[in-house]
Amino acid sequence: MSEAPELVTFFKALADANRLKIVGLLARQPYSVEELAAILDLKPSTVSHHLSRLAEVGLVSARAEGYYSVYMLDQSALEATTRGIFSSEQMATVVENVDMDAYDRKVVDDYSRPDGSLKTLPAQRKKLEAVLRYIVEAFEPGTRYSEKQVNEVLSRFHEDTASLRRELVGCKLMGREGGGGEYWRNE
Amino acid sequence: MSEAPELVTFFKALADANRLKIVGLLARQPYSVEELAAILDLKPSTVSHHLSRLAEVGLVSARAEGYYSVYMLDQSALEATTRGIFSSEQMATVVENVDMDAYDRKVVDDYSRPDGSLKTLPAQRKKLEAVLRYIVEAFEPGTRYSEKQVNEVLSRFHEDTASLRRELVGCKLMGREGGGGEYWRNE
DNA sequence: AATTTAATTCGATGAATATCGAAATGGATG
DNA sequence: CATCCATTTCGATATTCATCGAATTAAATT
Repeated sequence: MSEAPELVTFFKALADANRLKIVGLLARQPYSVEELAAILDLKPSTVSHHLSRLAEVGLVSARAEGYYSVYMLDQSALEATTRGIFSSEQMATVVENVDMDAYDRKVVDDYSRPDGSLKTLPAQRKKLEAVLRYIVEAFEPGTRYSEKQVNEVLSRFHEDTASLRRELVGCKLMGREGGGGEYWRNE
Repeated sequence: MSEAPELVTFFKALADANRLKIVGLLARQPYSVEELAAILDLKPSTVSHHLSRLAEVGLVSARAEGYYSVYMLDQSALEATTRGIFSSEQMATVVENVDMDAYDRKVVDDYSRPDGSLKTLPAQRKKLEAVLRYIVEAFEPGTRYSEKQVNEVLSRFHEDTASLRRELVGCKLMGREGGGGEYWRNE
């Protein structure tokens, strides 16, 4: 019946000492705003604000009773949410819109000159591999290249084509046939 | 083996969109600060800050690897904490230092004059009962009082001693013997 | 040892928010 | 229907905190 409450909203709702106390109190019995305010030494308006944040994520609900609106904890919602907090679906949702390839792009960008050539080859393994994954895209999948053609392409990136060739094959980004001249882009 | 991290600290650690994303990413594989910074489009110093807050509550830990310090999620800590979050012990701890009787005291205070007498008798049931719980303490447990003695005591609080007497008995705060004259404080 | 590189710490800044008081709302009561 | 009372809403304020840049630390490679 309701929208999908962002996981972070749920945590924010509980990331306050007084709101946690409210949950703890309501776990024992229902209370009116006025009572909670007295117990927590806060003004009613403040407690009302806290309760509305807890209600936002479905943790508490109010029932009118005489003059008062009596709040109670939704025990089942609490348990249901708790159980699913770190499920793989939740985790997947959280990282849903993150840009996994941003690191590779940043590395390539850091090492590239405006004309697309590389200032140097990264010394760090991890960064070198990021650059190699970028370079290999300059080759067509399913095409066979002679060593000369490979060097031709690689020279656009860096003069040390021999190192690039060796690393590309070493990382299995490219394959090589026999002792000799045939290369291709893997996968 | 470690200190008790306040529950609120745990929630605060997760009450941030970027920290949640970090947890989600580390649930898949370890990452260095630099990589997380690139993926989340944040500066390394910011990511370092987030990681230290997560480490504070034991959710992540770092391992040195070459130049990098590679962070990983402590899956077992995550599950352990999640399981115990809303246990009754946790809830008890949260409300450990709250003043449960503050509401009664506030009501009594609101209705009391400096000399200890009551301005009026509360019309609201809930508040009247708070006042009655206060008044009944003026009687000794285990002692028998005549109606005259009861009125004597009650008159210090309010002139309408008849109503007070009736309500005290009605709420079972005091007991009465037979049709006549004996009263005592209950429990 | 000197240099490079990543991580951390520190100080500052801007945004989010807990809290309050005052005013508005909305039921219940007489 | 007028009043009362608890609650809620609103505007303002003060605090907390996420973020950044600069400076420092730590570690590893040359």
